[in-house]
Amino acid sequence: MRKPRTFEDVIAKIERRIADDGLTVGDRLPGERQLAEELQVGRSSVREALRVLETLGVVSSQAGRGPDAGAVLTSRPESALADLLRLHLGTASLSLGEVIATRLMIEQWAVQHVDAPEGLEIMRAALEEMERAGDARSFVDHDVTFHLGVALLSGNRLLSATMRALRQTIHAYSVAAVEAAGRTDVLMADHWRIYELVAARDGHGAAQAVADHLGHAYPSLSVPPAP
Amino acid sequence: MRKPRTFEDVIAKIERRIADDGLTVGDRLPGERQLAEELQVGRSSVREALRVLETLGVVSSQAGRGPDAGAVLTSRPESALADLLRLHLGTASLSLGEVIATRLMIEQWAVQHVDAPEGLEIMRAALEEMERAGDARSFVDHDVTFHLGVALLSGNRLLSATMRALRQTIHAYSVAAVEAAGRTDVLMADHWRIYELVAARDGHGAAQAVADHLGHAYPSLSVPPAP
DNA sequence: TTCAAAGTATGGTCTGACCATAGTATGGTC
DNA sequence: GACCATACTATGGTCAGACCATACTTTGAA
Repeated sequence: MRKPRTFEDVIAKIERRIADDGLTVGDRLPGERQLAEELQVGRSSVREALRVLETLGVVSSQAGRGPDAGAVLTSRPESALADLLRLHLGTASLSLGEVIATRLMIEQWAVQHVDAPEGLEIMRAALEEMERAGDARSFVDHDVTFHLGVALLSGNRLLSATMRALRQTIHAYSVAAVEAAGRTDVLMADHWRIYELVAARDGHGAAQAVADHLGHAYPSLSVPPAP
Repeated sequence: MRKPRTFEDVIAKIERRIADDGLTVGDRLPGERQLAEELQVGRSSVREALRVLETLGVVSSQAGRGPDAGAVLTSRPESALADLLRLHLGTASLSLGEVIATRLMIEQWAVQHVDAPEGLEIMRAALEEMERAGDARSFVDHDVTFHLGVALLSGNRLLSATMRALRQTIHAYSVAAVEAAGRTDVLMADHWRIYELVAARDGHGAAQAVADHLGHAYPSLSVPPAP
């Protein structure tokens, strides 16, 4: 058992303070200097602890003065997830195929476990924007919104955050794929089909439509269909 | 657009160095002092960058001398994911129900997309250990191994890492649930059924068995069955 | 009343020092 | 020559203090 480092103690104590005081998103933590004095540690240890918490999307730091300054509690799990995926793709301890399979899993689950139908409105609005999109980049931007709407259907914030991170990670790849295809009519038809099947509450059909769509969008990756 | 902070530049440069030099797990980064001089920044900025990378499970720092000392590239996405889940559960921006639904999703996907049958051996070994377990804690430990084996079936490292993180997050809750139940016969029967259906390559049946099992394990949470 | 300037609390960064850790080199002892 | 205790040293871990950048707050003059 290794001796915990000072900044790890600080993390634990901040975490504890959050739990004990019932702090929630928007609440402020004491300043770095004050925390250092309260916990009897150096300011650098406090800073490293805050850096970790910031990386994990729990706090957000802001210089200056006033109500918005200092370390404020937030909830940004998706940025942490996106960083995680990007870095592990970089070190080849994760492959694009694994990321896309995960995406398929989430979307199939979401259309079969609709718990927040307001995702449908987002999907609908995104579809209309996609029809109007002039270039691949703009098309993909609204495509991302559409699929985020799909994830939102689940009503599960963990899945929504993961979907955001996944799309952010493969964004450049998606744009390149659309540009290489040179056409969006097949993809648009896929999207409309998904939307309509979800609207009709045909979870099984929508799951199949999602699988078909990802097969079209990433033809080079063999996406296994559900049995 | 905010000005990037120094340590963020350092992260980007380290990331770039990893990509350019084709560094992979086990390779070493230069020391903190050397990196600081090379990048013309203070050592504290280098340290904050390394702290972030360590949080994300990409590097691991070790004091002392020799081949294992310094910042070494690793691949621990699960610890980052576990920290992420724990902290966001703490700030109530995530609920236990969402975590468990995600777990159900992964296990159902894995048993329906078996790509690495060696997970079966792990499941089998874990089952035998569970039979011999004397207390709830030991039972849950091998239960975790069993379900990790399930995730491994998918052959998707992202799903395996997520499962590890999920189980770590709900570990205390699982132990309490088993202790409260006071019996493990129902759970054992569930596990054997899952194992046998997977071994028989009955993905659909196994998915149903997984849903039934989670319903037994977490009776207080309404786990929606697949349609 | 308005607005520009000074004040100030906050994070961001650097420097230099010292401690803790754990291989490595040295040299004595058998 | 083999072995082991000691000193050495490169590495991360921590602290203190200084200074800069930022952005709100206060002050005071027009």
